[in-house]
Amino acid sequence: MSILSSAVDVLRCFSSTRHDVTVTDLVTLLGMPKSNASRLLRAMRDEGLLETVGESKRYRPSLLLNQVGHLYRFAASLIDRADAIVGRVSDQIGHTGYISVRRGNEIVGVTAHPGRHALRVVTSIGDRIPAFASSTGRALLARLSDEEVRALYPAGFTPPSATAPQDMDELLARLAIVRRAGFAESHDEAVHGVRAISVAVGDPTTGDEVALCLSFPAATVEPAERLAIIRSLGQGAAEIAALIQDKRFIPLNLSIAETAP
Amino acid sequence: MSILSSAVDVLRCFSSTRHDVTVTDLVTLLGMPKSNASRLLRAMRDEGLLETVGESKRYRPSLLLNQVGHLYRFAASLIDRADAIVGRVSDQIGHTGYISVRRGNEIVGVTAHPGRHALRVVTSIGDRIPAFASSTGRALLARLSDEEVRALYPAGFTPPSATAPQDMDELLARLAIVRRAGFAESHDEAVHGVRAISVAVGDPTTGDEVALCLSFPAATVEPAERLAIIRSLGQGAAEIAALIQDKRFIPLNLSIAETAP
DNA sequence: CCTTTAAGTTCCATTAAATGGAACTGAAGT
DNA sequence: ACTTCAGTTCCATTTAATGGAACTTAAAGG
Repeated sequence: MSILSSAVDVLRCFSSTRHDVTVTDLVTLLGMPKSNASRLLRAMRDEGLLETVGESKRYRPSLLLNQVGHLYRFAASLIDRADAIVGRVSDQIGHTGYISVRRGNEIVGVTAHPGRHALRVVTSIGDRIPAFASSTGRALLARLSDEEVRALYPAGFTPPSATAPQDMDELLARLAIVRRAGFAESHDEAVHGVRAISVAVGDPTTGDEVALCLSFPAATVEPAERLAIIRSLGQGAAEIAALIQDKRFIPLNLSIAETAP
Repeated sequence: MSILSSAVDVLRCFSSTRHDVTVTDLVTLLGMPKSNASRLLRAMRDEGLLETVGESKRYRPSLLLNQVGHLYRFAASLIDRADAIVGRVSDQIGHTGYISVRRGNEIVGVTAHPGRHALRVVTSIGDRIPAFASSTGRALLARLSDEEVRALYPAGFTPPSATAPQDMDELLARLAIVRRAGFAESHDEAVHGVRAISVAVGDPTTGDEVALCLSFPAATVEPAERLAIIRSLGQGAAEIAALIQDKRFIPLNLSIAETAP
């Protein structure tokens, strides 16, 4: 195996709950000999991928990674555009907004705008959640054909809550609604008491696809405000879709939004 | 040379003006054989460091790098704390705020909060500017001894503008003022018409040091508002310094702020 | 203070991967 | 159909990575 692969394994060890690693962390997490772990961490630091934390033996991601990672949103300029829209809507409504991408059958948050309200939904960038059981996920899955969706779940899936799709048939039925409505909605799925509304848009030239989402406590949002969120997100996404000529974009169908709960 | 070193060279090719690279880019930028460039980019993509842009032969940083890079601010929790303070002050004052770190004799922006005013200072994350010719840089340099500062400039420096320090003696004289005043100030140095005010704080346990900065158009800020900025930044930094027991922190001396222009 | 254990580093022969020149493929323009 | 340029694959050579064990350091226990 290439040292590159080991280096990436090290990077994958970092998470929102593990901000730095030591030689023994690598030995236990990756099962590598400590001689390797020791040299690898030092090499990565010498090359500038990692930094040592003060004088300790702890290693954390470097400023270089921070800067290069920061470029991602510009390299994938769709993300930057979508983030601007979500930021605007989040500011206007006051609830938490974020944008997510799909990797296989999982959804990863990329940027977030915390809401202004005391009771707000907190999202953590970089965490992975199942695509089928979230509004962002279904907004993105709705851009695929039923066959492609089935292919993502060769072994089916286990619903995390009663309001999530319970099986493939229910998922496909809900995706069909998303395709007609132009937005996806969730209620009590990942987090109890939380609703979320998402729309998806994609860039045909790069193949990138993102979901724009607003998430809020179910109890505090009146039907009129819910419609306002749907309208704002839908219009914002439509602007992007027009700009980048996303032919698969599903325009909003407000009459469905009004009848649905 | 290790492939790790080449991979990092590739990452360093990315910048705010180069969001993706091709095989030939690497050949010209790094002078490597194209056989290497081709395999290296593919290997980095296969390992998850890079992504291909759609179906093209262009490579950009990956989502993984975005996520790991994002952790930097939490791993270096001083940055997160400082960012919260600057965000609060920026919101309150309405002008652009950002935080920076020093790498050798250069300053790198890490996070930014754009101001609300129509005429606002725009900062670009990740760009490097000379430490001696910026308020953030001098706030950080003031934490070093004169000998350490001299050691950073073995060959002296070239002032970028008339209001920047013109030579080492002037720089040291201005750092001495920063050490008494507890804040650093710039005017027309990097950008004409722009003033900036910075304070620095450091974490003794990790060795991290950051500068908190507010930057604004010189023409639109009255003396009273300037004092308010200095007070807010100084108090915010003092909170952090107390929390993390930064013994080298320089408390604000408002009487100097009032006499200086 | 000395002992014990854990954590990290260095050494070395073995094994595996990276290198660069050149030949090859494929696509874009003339 | 020809030319040109970008990118990929091949192969023998060179170079680096590997993992076991010995060694050094640092913290915990008596």
